[in-house]
Amino acid sequence: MERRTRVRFAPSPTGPLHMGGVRTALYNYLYAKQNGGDFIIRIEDTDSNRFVPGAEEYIIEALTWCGIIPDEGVDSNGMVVETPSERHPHAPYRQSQRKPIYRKYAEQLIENGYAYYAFDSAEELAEARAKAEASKDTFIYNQVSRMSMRNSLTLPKEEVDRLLEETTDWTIRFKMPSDTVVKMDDLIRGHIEVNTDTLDDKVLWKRADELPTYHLANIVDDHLMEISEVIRGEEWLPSLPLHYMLYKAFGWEETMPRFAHLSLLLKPIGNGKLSKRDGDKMGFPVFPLLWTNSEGETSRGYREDGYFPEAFVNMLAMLGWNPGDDREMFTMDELVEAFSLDKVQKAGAKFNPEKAKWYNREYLRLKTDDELADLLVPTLEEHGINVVDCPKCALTAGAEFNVAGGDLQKHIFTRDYVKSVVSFTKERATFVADFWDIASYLFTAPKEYIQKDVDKFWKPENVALVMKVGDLIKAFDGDWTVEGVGTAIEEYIKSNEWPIGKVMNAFRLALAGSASGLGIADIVYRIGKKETRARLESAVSALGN
RNA sequence: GCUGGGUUCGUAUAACGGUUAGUACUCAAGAUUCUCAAUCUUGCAAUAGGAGUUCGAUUCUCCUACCCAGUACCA
Repeated sequence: MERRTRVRFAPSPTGPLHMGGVRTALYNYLYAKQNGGDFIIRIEDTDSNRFVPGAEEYIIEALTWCGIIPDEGVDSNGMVVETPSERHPHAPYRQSQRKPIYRKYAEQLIENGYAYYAFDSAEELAEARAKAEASKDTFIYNQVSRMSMRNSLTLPKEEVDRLLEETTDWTIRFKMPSDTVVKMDDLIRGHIEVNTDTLDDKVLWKRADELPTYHLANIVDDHLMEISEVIRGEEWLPSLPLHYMLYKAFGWEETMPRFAHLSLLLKPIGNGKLSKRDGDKMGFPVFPLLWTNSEGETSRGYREDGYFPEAFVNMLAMLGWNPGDDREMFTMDELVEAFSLDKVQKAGAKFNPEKAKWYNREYLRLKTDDELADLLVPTLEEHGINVVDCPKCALTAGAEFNVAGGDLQKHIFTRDYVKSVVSFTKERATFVADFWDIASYLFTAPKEYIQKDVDKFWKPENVALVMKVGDLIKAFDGDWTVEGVGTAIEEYIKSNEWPIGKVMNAFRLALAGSASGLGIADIVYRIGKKETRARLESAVSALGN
């Protein structure tokens, strides 16, 4: 049977999308694209009590950031589609807006004997549960207990009709058959069998808000939207038998989608699934984007923490899936090509924040100097640094550029200067924000000196030698290049048989505020003669000689 | 508790029933460098336990242990 591949990601807007949710969406997307099919977004908002404003927008924005773009369900403005069109034939894609659809399906089940009306109030059910718990038992609404509850199977017809008419807190429950083995197949886990005696009579539809529960809405919409594969989280595995039974009850077995249940993302240390708290506690984001809740509390996001979406997606893809070989770096297109459900791991994957950083470092190195310069400019501006594309315009504004393209006194730099800085420092950075920590002193003089290094290197005998090297630079008339400056300094120190390590470290301390950091020649070349002189003098006046 | 799912170095994972059980991250040491980082080299480190099937089990079966999920008029 030829069937178009159509998969869906169906989040409920009860809060920000968790990174585990992003992974589920990603695997759906990869599967759809690999098979030339459709990736659909459907919003499962059948629980009005748990609706969180902004959550739906967050989900779409997060997926867009990751490059997971739906074919159907969301329009090009990032809005969930409400009215049918050629591209979105199954609109609306919000279950709350599909409300009128579900009731008739629930009643069809009743007519065919697969479901029944239940009139037990929430209080009665709670009481039954409490009672069972008191006798160390668990109350389950099933084939046995249903006969002692208030429902259309136990009440006389007139009473049922009266209650349906006069009350509004009844529900429609699935009538789970007894002692039937449900035989299921999962694309990841293989064959699974469950006896219906262990299952309960799930509520499918609620009269109170006239809304279906997840189970009914899910099956009806997947059927109506012609979903071919359902790829979802492992938390749904226990309800798979019910879903199989529902397809059977509706007579939709022929077009029932195939199922794949993904393992969960686990916390880095200890046991249990990854939760919002872990991120706060261990210092990494669990959400793709920054989220602010109604109390004004924020949760970190990968985007705001400086991760590249490519790195985030690549990292997520490799959590619980592998291509079958040693490759680790994948673009989205390469993932589409390589992905396969049977390489998805059955066991839960512990998330490793270190690996996430490693991925970002790798992707940062893959960026061109131009891209990195563009990304760095805003950070520089926050620190009061001006970057000009056009050196001449800046000159008229009063800048006096050195050879490298910087005016350290006026804090104006050419874009080429920024480019050259990222070019030779990018192998030291994990995030774009790291550049400031690594190279701030190529833009502005150090504001303080690390005391430990001062104690170790800023000694009178070293300072005297540093000043002599300073004089050498002042009088330097060779090629003003990194190599030229570097060779001159080293040869000068070596020919005088001075302790090169001590001199260089003290020199760096004066220029950068720390004994460790970039190469002396790299610094001197960029800041220029004038600034080098100025920093030596500042160091002497601040630290003495 | 019950039902279902799961279990290879610390982490992510590889290995037609036959390998000295491989790779990456992390960590450690060495090389390199004026320092730090990067880089390169080397190293540490695993089949949960027990039966069985088999000439041979990480791989198949069963039992135990542990972990996870579900057990709602939530998804």
